[in-house]
Amino acid sequence: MAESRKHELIQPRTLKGFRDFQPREAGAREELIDRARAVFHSYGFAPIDTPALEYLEILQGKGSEETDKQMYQFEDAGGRRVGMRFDLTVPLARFAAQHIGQLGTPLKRYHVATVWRGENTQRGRFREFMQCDFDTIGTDNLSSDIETALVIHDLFLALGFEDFRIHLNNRKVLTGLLETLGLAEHATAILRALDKLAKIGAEKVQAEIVAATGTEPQAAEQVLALCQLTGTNAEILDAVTELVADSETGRRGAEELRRLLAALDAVGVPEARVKLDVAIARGLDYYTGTIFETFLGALPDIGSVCSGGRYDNLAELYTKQQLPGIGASLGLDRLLAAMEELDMLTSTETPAVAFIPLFDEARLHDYLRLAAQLREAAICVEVYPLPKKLGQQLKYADRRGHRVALILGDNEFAASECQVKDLATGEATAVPLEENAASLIAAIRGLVE
RNA sequence: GUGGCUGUAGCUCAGUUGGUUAGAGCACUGGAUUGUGGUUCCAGGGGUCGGGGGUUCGAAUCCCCUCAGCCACCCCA
Repeated sequence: MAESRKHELIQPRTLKGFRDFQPREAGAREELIDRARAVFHSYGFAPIDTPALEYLEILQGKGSEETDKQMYQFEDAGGRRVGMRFDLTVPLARFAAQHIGQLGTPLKRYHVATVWRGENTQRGRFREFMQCDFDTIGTDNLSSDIETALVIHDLFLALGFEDFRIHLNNRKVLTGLLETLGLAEHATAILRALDKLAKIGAEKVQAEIVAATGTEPQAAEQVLALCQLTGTNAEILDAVTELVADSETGRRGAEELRRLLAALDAVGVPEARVKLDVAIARGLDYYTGTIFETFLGALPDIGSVCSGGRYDNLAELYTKQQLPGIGASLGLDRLLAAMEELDMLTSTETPAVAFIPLFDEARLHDYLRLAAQLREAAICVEVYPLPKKLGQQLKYADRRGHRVALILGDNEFAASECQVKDLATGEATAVPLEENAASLIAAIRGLVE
């Protein structure tokens, strides 16, 4: 040992914004993804994957100036300019342009993968993080918008949330209003200001709009009026419809919202979980119709945990084929943080419910054979790898979160039975050992459920 | 990228106006008549005080740089 310490030790550390996941955290994340995946599958969304690295020209200038600056890029060993994906939307656009001919439309896919952004870190904001997107592309029919909302609704139920609210808006409403006010060209700046409404208040937003666009305060006030409507969804919808009556685009937006709300109601989504909210804008300016943001009732401050919307033309930079679509992104990191805070994570350090102490090393083959039988019955089981004292092995099993220990020593083998010990209560019951281990399997299942 | 705050054992922190071998709790490892854990008792391992440089007789304590974390702006998942 002393020999090996002669060299300088390298300080183990991770890059800014990059992090390790310990078993508990990684387990929680995988469980979350598993549940989301089950919901996607239930609607017929199929998985895809794309490379982490793309030709730089594919990624550059696609998100915004900001994402260009934040993109990790370099020259590979073959002299190619490459970039690491900073979201899953741009790769999807490239993917669709390249393969839509074979796949046909509409294409429903989901994509859970790591993305990278070299931006400044903050709590809940990292340089390497995972996105979980699902999209329906190749159709502009409103039924896809409806389905997207239903998927979002089911996602949160599947994750164990009861108290959440999907905020709905339609970009056409605001666009329509801005058209009638002659402010269409300032849409982006105004949206950006509106996004801060909840944070900085109406007065400051109005001031920011006036400052950014040089428009009259009255016009800014009208924009704000649209965003500050209160009441039931039906009341807000009526008021919105009236405010945008002069604009063809605005009227269509209001109509789409009306149909969307009606459909969700018809399917049985509780009104309390849906909120017509004309103030949500999403920073991104590529959305053109329906917009979603989702907030947790218990933790509204962490922001939207599932956002998305409709876009007119996903892949126009890569193909002449018009590909409208709609999709949303589940905020895995935020959700994980929220679930941690709300104590909703059940993940333990071990995925194995059962634990077999290596009590008598001479019996290793028996232990391994038994473990194999349990695994065949879909019971995850770990055999301790060294013959320590039983007490120490049980301590290990307890710490790791195993639910049941199967104790098998000379006495048990002689009596042809197995001690099934519930690690939560400490109670042990003797179960007969059989050729097919049926009683044992039943006993473990009985304890675990 | 800009501004502010922070950084002592795996974790949470103590370390007085700079002064001798840097501490505690929890965790970890081993033990308490060698077949039963989560309680107790005993012992032990583990820190060049984030890293580097400077001031000083002497620095965890003061200064500079750097790295990392947190907060705000920005933007967003």
